Amino acid sequence: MDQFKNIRIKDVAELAGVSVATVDRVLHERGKISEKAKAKVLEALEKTGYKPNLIASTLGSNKVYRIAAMLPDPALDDYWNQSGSGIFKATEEWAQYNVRIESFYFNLYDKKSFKQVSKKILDFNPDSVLLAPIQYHESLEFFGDLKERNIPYVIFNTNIPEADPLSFIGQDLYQSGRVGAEMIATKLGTKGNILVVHVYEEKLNAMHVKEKEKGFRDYFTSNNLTDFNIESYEFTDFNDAAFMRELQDVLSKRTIDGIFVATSKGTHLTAQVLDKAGKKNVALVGYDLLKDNIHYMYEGVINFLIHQNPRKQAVRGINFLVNYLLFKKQPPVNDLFPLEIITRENIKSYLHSDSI
Amino acid sequence: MDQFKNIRIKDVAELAGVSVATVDRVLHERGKISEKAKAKVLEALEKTGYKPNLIASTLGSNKVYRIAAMLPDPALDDYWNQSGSGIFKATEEWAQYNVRIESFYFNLYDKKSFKQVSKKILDFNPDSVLLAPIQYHESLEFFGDLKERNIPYVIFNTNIPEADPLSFIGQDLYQSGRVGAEMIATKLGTKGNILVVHVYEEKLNAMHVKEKEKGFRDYFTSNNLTDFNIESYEFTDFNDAAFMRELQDVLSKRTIDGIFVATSKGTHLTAQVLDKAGKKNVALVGYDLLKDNIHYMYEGVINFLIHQNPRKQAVRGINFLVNYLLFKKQPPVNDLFPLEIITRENIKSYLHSDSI
DNA sequence: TTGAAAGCGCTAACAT
DNA sequence: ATGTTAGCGCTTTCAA
Repeated sequence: MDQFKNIRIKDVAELAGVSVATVDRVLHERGKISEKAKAKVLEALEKTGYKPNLIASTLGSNKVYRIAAMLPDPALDDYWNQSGSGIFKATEEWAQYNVRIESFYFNLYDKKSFKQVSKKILDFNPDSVLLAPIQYHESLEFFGDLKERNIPYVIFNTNIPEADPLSFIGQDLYQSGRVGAEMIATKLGTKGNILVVHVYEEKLNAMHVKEKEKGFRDYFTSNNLTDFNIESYEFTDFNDAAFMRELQDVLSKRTIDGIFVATSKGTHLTAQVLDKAGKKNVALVGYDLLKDNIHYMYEGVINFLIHQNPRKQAVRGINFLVNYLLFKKQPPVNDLFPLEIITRENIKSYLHSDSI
Repeated sequence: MDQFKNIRIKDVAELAGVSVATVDRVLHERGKISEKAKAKVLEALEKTGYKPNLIASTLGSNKVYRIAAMLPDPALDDYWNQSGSGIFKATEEWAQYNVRIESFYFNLYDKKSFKQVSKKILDFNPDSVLLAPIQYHESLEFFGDLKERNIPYVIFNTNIPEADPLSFIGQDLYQSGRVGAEMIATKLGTKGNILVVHVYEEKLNAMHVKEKEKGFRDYFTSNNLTDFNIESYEFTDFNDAAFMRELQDVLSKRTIDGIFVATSKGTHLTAQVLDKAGKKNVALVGYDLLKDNIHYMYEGVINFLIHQNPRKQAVRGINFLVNYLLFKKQPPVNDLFPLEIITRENIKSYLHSDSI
């Protein structure tokens, strides 16, 4: 019976021969403690396998934690809308634990906006920040400011090698490209003409997209699938209609068996072109469970989607931050999500489930 | 500033001109209260918009909740081992919140065992139960007992229409079969000879397996894929070696392009046969990320696995129960997990990620 | 550098 | 029928 009793700070204190305050100090690394006392406490902690009681902890410290979430405006882009919904979920979930989450949106295409918003966040003076570092240089600058102020941050969606965050949450892009290739190859068999389509917006995300393409191409070479012909097309016009016209033009001039698009928006734009051209037999592999993509998958235009799970990424990010703030629980440096394959037959199961 | 302050019971009590105990009594409808006092409290409650602080509530009532988890013995089956590991994770996670989870294992193949174990659970007198209702009739009987005692229960893995649980956690089996068919068809193209293999153990799970097969077959008919020939083979011998011998025999006598197996164990047994026979070119679709299945996927014998996520199911089940007991949060009646498709290229991303 | 003690909001045993 | 009060486990003054 007694073995089931939870170890309290008081128990640890008694074992270590100190007061609860001292134990609390070593647990949270606050105040001054003698090495001797610290050693005794650490030993007692170890011996008892003490686990803090979050409930008592949040109740005791009447502290309110403030987290800033910084991401592209969800109203302007369906992909980011899903991240936003994850933030919202997390906001509600942690409200009872005295965690306040404030969202800050920037314009995806406007570097100035990113800068302005990061200023706002610094003024807000949060205890920690979750952000999608879309703008490379501006992000680095912001990271500098945060570090200076000792504000921990978690990044998601896009990784920046020099970012040095508490944690990065996202996917293995190279492998993601390989999965896309595997799907196309499974569908096409042993040969075919494949187009890797790049839409203008990808310039913002150059590295992101390049990694995926690298994985995509490597799949064919590493599997000796030499009868596939793979070409890349970059559409640089910053305009949906122009992109679609150009793509349509390309498609009318050559035989294409499969298309791989590395972004969620590019996916449904491409699908729209294929749909209008009546080319449902072209194997199309793209990204994410956006409304438009779902539509074109139901329509039989898109064959496979790789799910980047923006919503879950956001939720996970907040969870990492909360656990870090409340318990000093260190999140993994990299949390790479599974590369989920969505098809016509399993798509509903993804939409119904609120699995987060 | 003050407007953000949470209303406490104490505030309500003061406003109503009574004590906190009286407020507590009307909040929880316990003890005796005069109509007059009740009215005053109700009014104050209304006026202040009081929201209880669940955290303080669970801390205050030092109640220990007991949850019984009932599932097939994890030591005897790798699939259930994963469920077991989910229970274990949840046990650790909730220990600090005064939730005690006791596991009860029954023998998958022995109906008597199920009955005995359910008796044990009733003796244990838990606050709630999580169970995998493998044995149909025995389960129904058990549900009756639980209801009689007002013990809420959540079921997972296997659904029973008449169960009427707090929540069912699992997958859409019919759709799961369709996904398997889709994968095989994608791989095979427009025609082929397909075997639906049933291993002996499936008799226990007749409904489970039948649903999957129904979905599997329906996929071909609803897509007018009439050039596929689909045959079912039931191996009724309760013995691994015998099953493999029989299957090998079948394979040697006919041309088989694809095989669908509806259980996790059947999957690696079949893979083993194909591997020994050197038939890696047969498209094999099966279930779950078991150690043996992972091995045969790396070996190139298994093409696709559908992930039922037994571990996550178990974790989710406990979470539902805890939230219900502690916070009176009502779980969804049905929580159907996504039908995750595992391939050679994305399998690692599933193994690495600790996404639960 | 340490410890005692007063909360945090709620529950429940004990008075009255 | 109602109120008082001592916890729950942790945090955080304040004193020593």
